[in-house]
Amino acid sequence: MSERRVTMADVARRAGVSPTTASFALSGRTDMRISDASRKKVLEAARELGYRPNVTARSLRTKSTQTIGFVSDRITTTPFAGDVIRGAMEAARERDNLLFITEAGGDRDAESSLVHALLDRQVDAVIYASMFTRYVTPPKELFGRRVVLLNCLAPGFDAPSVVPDELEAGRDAARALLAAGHTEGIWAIGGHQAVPATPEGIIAGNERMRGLEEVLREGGARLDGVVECDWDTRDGFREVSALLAAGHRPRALVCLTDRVSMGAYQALGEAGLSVPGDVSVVSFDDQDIAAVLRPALTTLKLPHHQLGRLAVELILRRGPLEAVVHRVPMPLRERASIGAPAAG
Amino acid sequence: MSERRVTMADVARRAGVSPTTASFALSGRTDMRISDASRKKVLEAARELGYRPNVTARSLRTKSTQTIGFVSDRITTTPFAGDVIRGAMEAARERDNLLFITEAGGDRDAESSLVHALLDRQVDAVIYASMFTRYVTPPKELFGRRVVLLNCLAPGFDAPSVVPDELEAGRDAARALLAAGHTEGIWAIGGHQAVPATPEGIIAGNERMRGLEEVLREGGARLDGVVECDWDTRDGFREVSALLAAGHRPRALVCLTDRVSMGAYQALGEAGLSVPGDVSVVSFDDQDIAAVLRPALTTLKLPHHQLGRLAVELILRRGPLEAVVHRVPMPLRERASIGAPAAG
DNA sequence: CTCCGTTGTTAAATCGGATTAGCAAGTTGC
DNA sequence: GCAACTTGCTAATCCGATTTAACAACGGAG
Repeated sequence: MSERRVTMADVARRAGVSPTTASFALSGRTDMRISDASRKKVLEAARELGYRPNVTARSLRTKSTQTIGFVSDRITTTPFAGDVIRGAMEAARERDNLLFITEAGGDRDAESSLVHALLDRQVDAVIYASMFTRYVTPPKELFGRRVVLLNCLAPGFDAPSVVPDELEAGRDAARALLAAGHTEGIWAIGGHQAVPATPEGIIAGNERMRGLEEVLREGGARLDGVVECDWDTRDGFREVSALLAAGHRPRALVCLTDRVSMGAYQALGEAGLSVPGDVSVVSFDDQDIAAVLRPALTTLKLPHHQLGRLAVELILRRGPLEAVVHRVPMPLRERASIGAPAAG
Repeated sequence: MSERRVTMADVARRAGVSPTTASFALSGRTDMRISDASRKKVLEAARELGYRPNVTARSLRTKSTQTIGFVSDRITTTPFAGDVIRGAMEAARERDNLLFITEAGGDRDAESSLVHALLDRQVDAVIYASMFTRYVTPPKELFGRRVVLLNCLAPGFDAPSVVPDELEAGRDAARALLAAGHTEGIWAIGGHQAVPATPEGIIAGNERMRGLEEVLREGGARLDGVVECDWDTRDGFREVSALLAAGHRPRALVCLTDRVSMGAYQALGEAGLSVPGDVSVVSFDDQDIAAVLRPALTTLKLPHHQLGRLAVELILRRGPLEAVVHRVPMPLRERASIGAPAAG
């Protein structure tokens, strides 16, 4: 990419010292004795010439590229992506690291090929990420490497995992409902565990429901029913419409994702029921639509940004990585979809 | 990252030839004469040892890292991000390249710092991207470098731009309305040019409106009015509500983004008007919500994926980059929000 | 039989830094 | 006054490839 860069040799020449001295002066190492005078001359020369070290060259010798690879199944799809990457990137930048972002689209061969491409570039570590919290088996190329699992779990694979605290989120959803006075007429839409077509739900769905039921029970409240459905708007609409058509009159809906909530809103709207006047809704994820639905949706936020940030922070800590599961809290975004229970 | 890699020297040793011969055999160059026997031995040895070249080391000599930097103001926000990056990444992978993804958050200093970090790693080229089509002034560090501008324009900066063909999209929106029989009662929401608070609109908004008005005029149709507003759901709701409250009864709304459309849907719904029975809606962007709104929204898709792909393809073409503006078509996603005009 | 041109291969230099080993000059100790 | 340390710096190597220059071995021409 054009025009010769200033090298360390240039700096040394201008400062009137050897490249060795320049190297030590610039790296600021104290184990090699450099006089203050020399150090100052070198730093001065470097500044004047606008010297910047060639990271590629340095890596060859030091083995550290200050670069992290990020492999995910899919970065597009809504619930994940941008925020995770941004969080990871910010944390990386704070320590002068950069991220290679890649996506394998769920294809095992593509995944292996990408990991190779990353290793060929000598990345210091790899973040292996999934868009949905689930169990994974990382490609064999990653065995024995410095790896952090992001939003996924791999029993038997020796690496830390960073995942949202879904269990506690389920509890918080229940607490929010109890606090508003709801004790009956509560339905969960999109639980108990997701249908096979939605493997994304196997962990998140289970844990959210487990936390929800636990706290409702403790609070003396009852879950009137659980409707299983795919975690999308269409299914949410269909199932809630069916529920209403069957004569049920829920006072509160716990929708397992915002997409399902949006479908629920549509169904309630078409049935002439208002939120939260007739029916309260509490949800999970806090996607973009949550804030712009009318009324705005109260939901438990998936901590994408924190997830990405923590993954990188773990990697950049000195020493070996421990195979621990880190659970990141999902904060409650209180908006306008929960109200007092409608009069019986 | 652990365990010594197999080097070319290892391969040469096993094949019983010099590193030089191994290098030529592996790179498959024909300008240096290597016997078929030697070539075969080397390839065989490489395969047996699972040799993979160290891209970092190679780069030092060849100056080419097979790596592209991607700098954007923000990768999170909805309308952009994921798809662009995915398109760029796919195109890069097809030619054995990888992408450094970075985001400066609109901060000039951060931007410079990121560009430096990229150049320090010897990227072969940089994609300078904006989330909204707009005019930009790239940081001075990029002058004279191999750069492609993505979704932005920088007059005077010697680099190609890749942008959506907003003008033609505006024309297509008009054509879709005309085809359904609309000739009056047409309102544009979110045009003519965006308010100062929404700089994102200055290019997209202008061109969409220009194309729209041009074709409506040619088709003998009339634009009853243009409502300026921010390009978000809240403003869309507010402005369309106000429009209806003022006694207007539009037959068709051209919303300048899907977010505005969503607000329009909410306002129409609360006023008891149906889409497309009472009012047709045509929109721009094709964000995720477009497909799940009820009725599904007919909209002109922002070709994010193609944008990213083309940017990388331009970079990977041999030879210097020409400062040309490449306009990528915005395909019409016909769904269910346009119908015949309501009876007068 | 010598000279010259191919052919196939390798030694050595290079890329831009980091690191190891060693070398002068100045200090201290006795 | 001389050995033993320090201090401050540099020559030489190394990292893992690519690339240039040069060198044997062989065949054909004269």
